[in-house]
Amino acid sequence: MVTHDVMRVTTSRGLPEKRRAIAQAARTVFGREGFTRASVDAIATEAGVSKRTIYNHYPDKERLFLSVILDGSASVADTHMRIAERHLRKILDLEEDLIAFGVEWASSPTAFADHFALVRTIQAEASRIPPAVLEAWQNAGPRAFQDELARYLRAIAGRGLLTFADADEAANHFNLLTFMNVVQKSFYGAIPVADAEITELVTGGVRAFLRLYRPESAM
Amino acid sequence: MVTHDVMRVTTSRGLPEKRRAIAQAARTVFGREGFTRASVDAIATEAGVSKRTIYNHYPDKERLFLSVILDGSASVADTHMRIAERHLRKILDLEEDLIAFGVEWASSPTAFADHFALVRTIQAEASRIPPAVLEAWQNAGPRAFQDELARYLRAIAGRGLLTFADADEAANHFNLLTFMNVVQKSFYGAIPVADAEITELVTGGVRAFLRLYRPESAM
DNA sequence: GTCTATAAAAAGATAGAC
DNA sequence: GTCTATCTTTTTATAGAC
Repeated sequence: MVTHDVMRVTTSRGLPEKRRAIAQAARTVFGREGFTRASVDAIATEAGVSKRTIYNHYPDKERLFLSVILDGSASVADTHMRIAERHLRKILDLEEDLIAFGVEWASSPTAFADHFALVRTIQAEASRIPPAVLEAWQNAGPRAFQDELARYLRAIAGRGLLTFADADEAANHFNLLTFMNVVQKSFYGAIPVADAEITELVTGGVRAFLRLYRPESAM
Repeated sequence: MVTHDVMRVTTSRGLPEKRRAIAQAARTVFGREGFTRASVDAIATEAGVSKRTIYNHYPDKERLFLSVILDGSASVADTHMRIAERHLRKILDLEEDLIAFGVEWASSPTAFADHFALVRTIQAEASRIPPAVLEAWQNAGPRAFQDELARYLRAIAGRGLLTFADADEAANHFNLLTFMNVVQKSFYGAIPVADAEITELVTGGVRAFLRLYRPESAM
């Protein structure tokens, strides 16, 4: 049953290029227009294929959207993981490193505007998205990254630089005090926020976080 | 110039009832469907008026939407102010009162699902809403309430139960650690969150808040 | 599998009678 | 001011040739 053409799916020969072009175009157009406003025509034009080709690959507009947000979720989590690794793998000065990490993390919604426009659309349409899909999206994206953040915090605590009973709660509080702090002000990147203000908000958040979780001995 | 029929606008005689019915229906339908998906037809049906009547009161669909979100913003802020007054005017046990306040506040998105569905739509469409309108919305709603919260915290600090340099930052951190904590999990009320979990999240947030801002003497 | 052309439905906005 | 009926455009989805 298992044959030797397993790689057919990821192989690039005719089909996958178009499919990838469609997915990429859908991400762009859905991000720019939102789900309802985005027309399949516009996606087809953006992808450089005919509308019929889209319907050959996806049963309908809704399934195309769902496919796009699940891919996007993993992609964003990936970007965030690389940012975390760059700043949190080796800690030199904890406050400095956390601020640098937080600033870059919190800047990603403006840097990847299309991606986060999609996130806003997901939130707006949340009540119309099947709960199972919504959960899959959370697991592949935000939750996966929060778990990763908790792992870094645990490692840092292992070196005696932080102390907490619940690493997940600490990661959650870090997320709220830095990332969500900026995200709330910027409408998930829809409204530009000056870099200086991002730095200020994140710095305040990191200092609060450290007041919460830095051990007495390190103060 | 100022004549004696100033009240004409708010007087109820023919015109205002329909207008109010339209506004109410628009709030419901926009909240349920989002801006683009909501049809003027559906709003007319919900309001029990003809579509033409809507166009007699509002120049187009967009202006109707803007009018609705500005009204809604003030209305939500009002509700939140009443919740705050009930719990924060007289403090008996600070932790208890803050938790009770936070729980009720953070529960409002599920309690007023239509209102917060509108908020999600605003966020999703943020990049297409005129910046001036968006700012007016923030000022009438979220920002107004955050200012009010800062006032309560200042009063509490005046009694020696809290200490901080910047009441606005403290209010912001309280908002993040309690309200946003729940809101993020529930997609602004789109996904139901069990009361027990709301209580748990808010309790953790309030305890963190108190570790941040409770004076040494009160611990 | 991909394209052009088209069907079928929906939605924003308006005309004209009352 | 309000209603019914209608115009016009847009959009999802499909038919049929290659």
